[in-house]
Amino acid sequence: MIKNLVIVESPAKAKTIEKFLGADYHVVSSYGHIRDLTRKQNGVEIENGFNPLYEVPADKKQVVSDLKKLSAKSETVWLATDEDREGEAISWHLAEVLNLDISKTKRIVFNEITKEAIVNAIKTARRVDTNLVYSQQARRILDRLVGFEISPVLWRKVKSSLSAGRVQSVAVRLIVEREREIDAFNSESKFRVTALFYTRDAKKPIRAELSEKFDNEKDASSFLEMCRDALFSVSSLEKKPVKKSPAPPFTTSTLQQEASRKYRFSVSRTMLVAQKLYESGKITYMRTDSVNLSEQAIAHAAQIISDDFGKEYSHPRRFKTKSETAQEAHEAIRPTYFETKNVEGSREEKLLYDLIWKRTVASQMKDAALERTTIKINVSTRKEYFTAQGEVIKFDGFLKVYLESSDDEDSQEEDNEMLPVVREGEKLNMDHINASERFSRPSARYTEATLVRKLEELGIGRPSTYAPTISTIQKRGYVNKEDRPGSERKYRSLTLDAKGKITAMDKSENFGAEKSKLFPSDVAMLVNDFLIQNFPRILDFKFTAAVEKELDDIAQGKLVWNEMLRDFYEPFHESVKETIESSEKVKGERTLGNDPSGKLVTVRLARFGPVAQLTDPDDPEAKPQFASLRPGQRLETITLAEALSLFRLPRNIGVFEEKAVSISIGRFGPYAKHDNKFYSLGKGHDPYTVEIEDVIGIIEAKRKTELERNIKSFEDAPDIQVLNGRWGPFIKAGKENIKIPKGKDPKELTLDEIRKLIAETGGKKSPAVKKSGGRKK
DNA sequence: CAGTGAGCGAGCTTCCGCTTGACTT
Repeated sequence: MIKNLVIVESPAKAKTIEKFLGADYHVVSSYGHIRDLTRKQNGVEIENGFNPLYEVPADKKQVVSDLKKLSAKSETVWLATDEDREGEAISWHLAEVLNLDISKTKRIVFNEITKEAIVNAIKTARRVDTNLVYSQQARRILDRLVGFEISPVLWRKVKSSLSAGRVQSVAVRLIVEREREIDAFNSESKFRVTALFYTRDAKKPIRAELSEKFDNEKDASSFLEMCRDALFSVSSLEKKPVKKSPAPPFTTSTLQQEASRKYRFSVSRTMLVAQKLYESGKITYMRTDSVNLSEQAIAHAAQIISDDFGKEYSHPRRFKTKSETAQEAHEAIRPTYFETKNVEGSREEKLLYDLIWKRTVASQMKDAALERTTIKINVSTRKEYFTAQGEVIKFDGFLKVYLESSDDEDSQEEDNEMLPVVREGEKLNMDHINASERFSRPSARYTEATLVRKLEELGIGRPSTYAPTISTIQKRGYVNKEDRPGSERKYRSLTLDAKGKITAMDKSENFGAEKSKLFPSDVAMLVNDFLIQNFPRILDFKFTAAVEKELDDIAQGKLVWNEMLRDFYEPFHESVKETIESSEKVKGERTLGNDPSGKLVTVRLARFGPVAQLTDPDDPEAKPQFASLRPGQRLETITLAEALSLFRLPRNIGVFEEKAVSISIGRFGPYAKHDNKFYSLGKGHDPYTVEIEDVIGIIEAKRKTELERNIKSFEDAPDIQVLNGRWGPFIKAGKENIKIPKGKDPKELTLDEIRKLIAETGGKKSPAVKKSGGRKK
């Protein structure tokens, strides 16, 4: 017999709580939800008042049967799932599935894992809140109806296996609209004027920027002309105290953003590493929307800060969440023990823990006090003036441990260098003035982390779904995370030096380079337009917020759950029916023009992706020619010239050793094909212009490296070889590749030494990083 | 690894939110 059985959602939580509760309590976990809607009939009997059909999924059968056995021999069962809509529903499903006796079942909640909170929860036990459960049920059914009614429409009208949903479709919409915004953006340039001055006695320079920017080179140039004989003087001097406050402790979303900015972690990597830290008891729960810290944590932080930095640095703070949809079932993400400053584990675990520690501790520290000095510098011959800004830290406060990063990748570091002491009216010596052409930039493409932030702002998705949503829209082929090289751009730069000489120069810069940004596919654009056209309500950024409002009303007993569903479903289902009946198949076809011989050039979405097509209008029977669009090319924006160049490949460029050599572009870039062998052209050669001589060189070079590939082999052990690979020599033993220790000549290796190396490294498999390259099949 | 594209039809795909391992490369 068990006196008290406590059921929580997470096994790590169960372990922690068991320690607080003592011998009379047995704590176990449900591993999240234990039941879900069935897949048949979409899991909902619509005609029967939206009656849900639940089943225990295969991977939960074991958990449920274990819990059944335990609960049957327990005196009291305490349902201690999370204090939110989903947690309440899990408790209800547990009560149903385990057949719990109401009189022996108690619902308890605590949103921080401290002994005090748990003891208090037990004192204030209650029953399962049915209205909150109805609210979850309505949420679940609505999502099922939206997803399982719209997705099949996409299969019929666009492409098989696509998907739509309340969350993912809006995520895709954000990315599509951002891409179009960038397409439509017209960059304008202005001349920004910066200058370097010196005071008469000081060695320290003053960097200043002009109050105005000039529209064109002529105006910039005439300004510089007039500066030639101008006098520069300090017209005003202003000192202002400025305060900086620390950011609140981490939530899931802010942790994902910061880890992305500071360490370039993907959101799924961040969650994986955080999970490890949580499971080993280093941090609190990592899926949370709360910025709350327990009173105990606040007190501990104050203690650590006073000990480490001095009492004057401590400033206990209680943060309030700004989000209206936050459910705050957990604390913010924080270190379990502040005295643990470093953790054992992988490099990534160390980094992430360090970030969490610093962020949390900084949030409990005093504001930083700065003094900002602004100097205005007059130009005697012009009305424009220069300003220079400097900052001095008077009290560093929280800056001692942590400063949040900014999303703006190339924001110029704020000029917070110290300024020399100047007085009003003082004359300054001009060292040089530069006017450089600067271009305006469109909004930045989303990264995984900035997309999460946007979704959170819109109240769409939950901490547990941010990472999975991002992987879903990539898996469906709507979005690709890509790097783009950017391109060269010329700009003008005029400089006036101290001797009065003006030099004009053409300079160039790289712009538009992208790293790990989310790009929409052609399918995403077509699906998005189709959905906005036919299901505008679902795609509305405010749809989720409106649903949340109604779910709140259900939770408060002000609205009946299936009436809410009926009001939503009737018009929704109408639009599904209407779309199936009246809407055309989406092909995204565009006619670009004609090729020199008069053939019609079109692009469209075909079975294997976007293609360009050449059709002979005089001979409709002739088979059209096809060519796939290259990565980065899009149906919407491809030009006639770009489409035509796709048909220039494959190119037969000649014969080598009596076999034809042809050039084409494959998944891994341009390649030459000769005698059924493939040779990558690499970056140095343009597939449209490369000649036979170059290709022969490439073929011969590859043959040579293949000859040199085999460094050593052994008669006694045919599956062991020493080879020359892409990254230098290595040992190949069967299917395993083994590194050669530094300082060892690969030619000198003996079989015994190799066997020893195999024994040392064997069994320790390095987890390979999954990478998907290019266009998905 | 390096290439597909007609049209028909069968059979499949799909949602969001709560949790961890168990799989392979």
